[in-house]
Amino acid sequence: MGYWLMKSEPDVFGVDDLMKAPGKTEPWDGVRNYQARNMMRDEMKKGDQVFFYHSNCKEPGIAGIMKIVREGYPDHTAFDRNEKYFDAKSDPDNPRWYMVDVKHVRKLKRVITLTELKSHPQLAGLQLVRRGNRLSIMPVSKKQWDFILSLE
DNA sequence: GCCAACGTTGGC
DNA sequence: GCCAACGTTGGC
Repeated sequence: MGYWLMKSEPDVFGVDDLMKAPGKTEPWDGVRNYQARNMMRDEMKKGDQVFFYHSNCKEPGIAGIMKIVREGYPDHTAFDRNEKYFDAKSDPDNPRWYMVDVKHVRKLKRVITLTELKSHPQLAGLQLVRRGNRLSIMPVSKKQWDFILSLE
């Protein structure tokens, strides 16, 4: 089973929004980055666990856990001219962008902040704490996953 | 709001 | 295929 971390801005869509979604499930749409797309399209498997990371906010950090309930499929918001993430270069016959469905598992007892994550040498290899990291989806090793949960 | 870091675009 | 210009991300 795989482990991941996915970022979202809580002002736009946070862990509380996922909790309130029907079936606590939501398509992770709007990703327009090739590396992130490849992971959703090719690597994420049903049942994989995912840290929900809050970015670009007052207290950046890991706020919850979710799981993959549907594997990669075309992100139809790219086809719709009225959508914020419309991309004329993606067409239904040859979709450029993919998404997965995620389901809320639980909130962490507290937000494990980026500052805290950075302070642990055990997490030095985590892409999130690397300088200039901008990837919105990244793999987490089992070791890193367990260590982060032990901080909770 | 600032700005460093990075990905993407497009001219050549 | 190089690389400058531009837009975006995201911490602070």
